[in-house]
Amino acid sequence: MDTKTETKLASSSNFIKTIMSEDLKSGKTKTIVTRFPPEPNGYLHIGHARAITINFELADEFGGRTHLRFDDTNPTKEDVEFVEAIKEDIQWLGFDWEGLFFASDYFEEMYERALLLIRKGKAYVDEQSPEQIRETRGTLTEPGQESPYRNRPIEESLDLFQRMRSGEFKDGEKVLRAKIDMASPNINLRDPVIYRILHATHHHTGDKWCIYPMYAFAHPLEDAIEGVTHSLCSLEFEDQRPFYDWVIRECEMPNVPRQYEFGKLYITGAISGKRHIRKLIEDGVLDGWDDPRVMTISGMRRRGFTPEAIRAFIRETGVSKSNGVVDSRMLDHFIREDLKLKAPRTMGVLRPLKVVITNYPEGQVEMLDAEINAENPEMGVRQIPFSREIYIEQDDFMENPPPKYHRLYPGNEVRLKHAYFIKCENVVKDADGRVVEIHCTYDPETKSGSGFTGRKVKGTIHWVEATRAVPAEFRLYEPLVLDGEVEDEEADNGAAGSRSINPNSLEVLQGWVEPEMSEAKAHDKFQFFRHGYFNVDPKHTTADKLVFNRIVPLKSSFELPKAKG
RNA sequence: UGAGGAAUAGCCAAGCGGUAAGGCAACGGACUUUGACUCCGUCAUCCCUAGGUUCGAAUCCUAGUUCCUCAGCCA
Repeated sequence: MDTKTETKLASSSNFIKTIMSEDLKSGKTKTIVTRFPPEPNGYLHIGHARAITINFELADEFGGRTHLRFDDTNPTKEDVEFVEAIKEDIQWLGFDWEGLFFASDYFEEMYERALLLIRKGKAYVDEQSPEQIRETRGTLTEPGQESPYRNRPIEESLDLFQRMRSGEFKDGEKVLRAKIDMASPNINLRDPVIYRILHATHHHTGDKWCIYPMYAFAHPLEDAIEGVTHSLCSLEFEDQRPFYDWVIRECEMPNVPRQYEFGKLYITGAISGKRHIRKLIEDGVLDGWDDPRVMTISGMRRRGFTPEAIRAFIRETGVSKSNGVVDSRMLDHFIREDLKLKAPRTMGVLRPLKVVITNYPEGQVEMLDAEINAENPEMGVRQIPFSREIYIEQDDFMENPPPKYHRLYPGNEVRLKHAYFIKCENVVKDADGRVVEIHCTYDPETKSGSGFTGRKVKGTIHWVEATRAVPAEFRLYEPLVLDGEVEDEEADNGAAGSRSINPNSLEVLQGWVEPEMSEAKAHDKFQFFRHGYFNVDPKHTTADKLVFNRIVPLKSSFELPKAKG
């Protein structure tokens, strides 16, 4: 982390930071301990990246620590496959956890705490069906009704719960419920189920258990067992906090963690929801969970986003108690800022137009010096070939240009970046009248670096020498969702296709790049002059085919008119 | 109509009784061998509304308004 970043971090403030420093000051806690508790049931996305960054950076700022804990209390939905992927993603983001835990390692202790609850008369085994339990829970405005098993003898619940563990009953036959208040205005306190029977093989504990604790019961215990001080989660868990505190208190946990909730932050045009992505993969829109258009960590990595940029973005957008939607251009900004000094500059022509420089000697090739990054001179200089034939961008030539167009057009002179001034003398068209080639002349006196000051040109365009150019594929991405619409994430129950998917979210182009790009490797990042930042795609790039993902385009205050010359 | 939350610029977001930080976006201008970058400037007399307390209110009080979350043996 550089000094500038640290200054920013220290100067920005949020309510959790305030709470933490007060807790430290009052002596309520000596060390800040946070945790990132993913369920290993899918891939991490930008929302997780935010939770990770918030937890790790907050603890780090106060000299505390952060645990990585897999919240694996539901064997029917989880898999080891995801634990390794999740660990990789966290490390790629740049964080190291102090302590790797599994909620399933606490099953024995959780079971003991449940027994304690029963003995205290604070929990009972209910034999109602799931339907009955739902029907008697009441509604938002009406109280629930007590289960007929609610006041059964403690000994009976104790016996039944132990037999639930030993496998005597089938899934769904019985549950353990906390005994609180069926008339509570907070539905979470109407005798919530805390243990259910699940005859399933757990990826971590195998067949040792056939009863599993529910999240609401397990989570506070996990936090308490690990000595977590500040348990951060999102806003929708606010209603759960009274039960969280109830569990800690009634289970007589010596450590008392506190839960704090913060708002989610959506990004315009982004998609990260599991169901939604799965549907788009099935529909053939996306090529996998790491498709560069999708906001999974692996997708962002393949796209070429950097951990530094993602972290800076998260830091700058902040943490608050309200949900929000941030413009995706803010993320773009931090990508550009991070890559500005890191990415080598190079030239690539995405939509080629052949240019013949008629007064340049045939067969001659000269090598020109080109800075690798003018904003970071330490990166040095490369050599690029120049000859009679080059490719330029189709957009950089117009036969009938609009006003203020200062690129190439008949009779106009422009500068070729790192090379010479060229002047358009003639236009070659095919039978349909389309421009297929243009003829120019160059002025040897105007060579870059020669100190020529005789005259000025308004435009500088990029190019690639035609005979030594390396073919390359460019993949240009646009937001998956149109008009700044925001993904409804988990709410999209199968109706994932209801939002309008941008039909032009991917554009594939075949063009040319500089010769030395043939050595580029997966994940190398470049700025193609006047285009934007690109990442060498790790999935489609092969020994003889280069594929570049556009990470983010350069900003532009110039709009090309629709009608082309 | 129950409970719990949130409302500060187009978008994030500080602010915690002393007179509205910062970032993104936008818009001017300078510079420019990237129509980029950089630099300079503009961008809330006002903080959901209405009252009240106070010398002084985005901050305190009262009454409203709008939005979000909750009725899985998911997390």
